[in-house]
Amino acid sequence: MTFQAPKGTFDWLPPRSERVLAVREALVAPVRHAGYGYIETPTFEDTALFVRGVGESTDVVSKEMYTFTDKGGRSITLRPEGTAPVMRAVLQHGLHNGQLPVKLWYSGSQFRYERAQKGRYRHFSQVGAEAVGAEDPALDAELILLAHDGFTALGLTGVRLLLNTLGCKECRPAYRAALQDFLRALDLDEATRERIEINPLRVLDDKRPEVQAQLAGAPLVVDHLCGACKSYHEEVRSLLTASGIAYTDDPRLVRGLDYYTRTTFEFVHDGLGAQSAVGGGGRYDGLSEMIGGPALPSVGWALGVDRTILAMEAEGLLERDEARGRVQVYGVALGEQARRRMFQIVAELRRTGLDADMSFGGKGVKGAMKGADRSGARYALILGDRDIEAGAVQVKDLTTADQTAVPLAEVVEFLKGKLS
RNA sequence: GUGGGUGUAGCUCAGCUGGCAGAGCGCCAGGUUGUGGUCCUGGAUGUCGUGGGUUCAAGUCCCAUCACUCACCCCA
Repeated sequence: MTFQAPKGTFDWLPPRSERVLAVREALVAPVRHAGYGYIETPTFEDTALFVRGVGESTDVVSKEMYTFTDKGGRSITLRPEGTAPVMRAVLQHGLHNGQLPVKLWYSGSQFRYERAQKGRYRHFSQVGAEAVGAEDPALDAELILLAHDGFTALGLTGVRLLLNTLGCKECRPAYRAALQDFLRALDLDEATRERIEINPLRVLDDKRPEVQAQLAGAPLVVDHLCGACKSYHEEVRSLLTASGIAYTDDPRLVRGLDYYTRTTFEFVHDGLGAQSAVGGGGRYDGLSEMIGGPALPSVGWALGVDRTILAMEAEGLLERDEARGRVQVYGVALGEQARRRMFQIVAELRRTGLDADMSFGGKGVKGAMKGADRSGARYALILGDRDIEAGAVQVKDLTTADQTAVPLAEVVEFLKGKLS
């Protein structure tokens, strides 16, 4: 009996796994250049942080959390999202007592107990950015712009931006009531009827055609915004337009976490299957207060690393790098004495900054040469007893098959000259 | 939680109305006793997901179960 990865999880394997690192780095590069500082929080938190922050009425909290009791009797939850933990850390350490906004970025695993499907897993990787403690449409626009730049830097052309506003605590209650009145009159299943009472905005997001058909005349947030929300949203839109960022107004765009207010947005890609969001976020002016802090209007986003890679694969952006070699030089040693010598040469090559590997496992020349070929190395070093006697190592250019003897003492310098 | 599809070699899969478990790729070895990528030859690897049932006979039919997968729900 062998083991397999737990249900709903998967492994990234070479060579594709290299992309995980590269994508993560590319997605956060723009925020790192925009004054955002790195924050690392624990993988797990007190369960209550998510219950109060993300909201009891959300599916994430009500049925998707990995919650357990630790040996000290505390209720612990593996983080299902990154924003509440970041806000918790800001409040705990008083980061908001300095100049605002506090700009932070993070990268890490998230956990949600869901039924897996393409692009949706129980363990997934996100990068995120948050700007805490400032109410300024330019901050919303900045974050959207930075996420857009990350996707663009990866060569993605099929990422679309959907934009909406959810109003604030002044105007949302009236809208919510109007929407509930409308929804209650519809013919819906029981689960959806319950949702009307708990979180009516989410009903707008329902994908089922029989539901969508009934939603045609539903009241929209845009028509119920207060003056402040309206002008705020207009400013975000005009800043985006002025920056050349294309977006689609989607008055039905709703997010699944309770803390969102005003600006909400989602980056979607059509090559992913049903889980089309590669990133999403928005403003969460009330979160700090929900978890016991002062008023700290904030905005942020999270981008899915795994989904971004799926999007890149859908656009055919990854194939060309697949064959890229792992190392530049590969050692083939024949016999014990040569093996020891090769071990030293390879170590020295690495110290000078070259990527080098050698044959392990006692293979014959043929097998070792095969290993050299597969390593993607430009040069193979062949060393046997008679080479050691002659004081030279055979350096073979694997692209041309030319082979020359180079004195042992000079081989590192020789390769350095050829390769760097 | 609900529904559909699929489980056969390391990988991708073929296997008809039940009748000796296969191919391609990969892996290993040899051709070439010190030379890869091409070519030729040979080789290894399977409780046919698991358990039960029908049958002279089950990879194939039936039931159950597990896993994977896609979709709903939800979201990155």
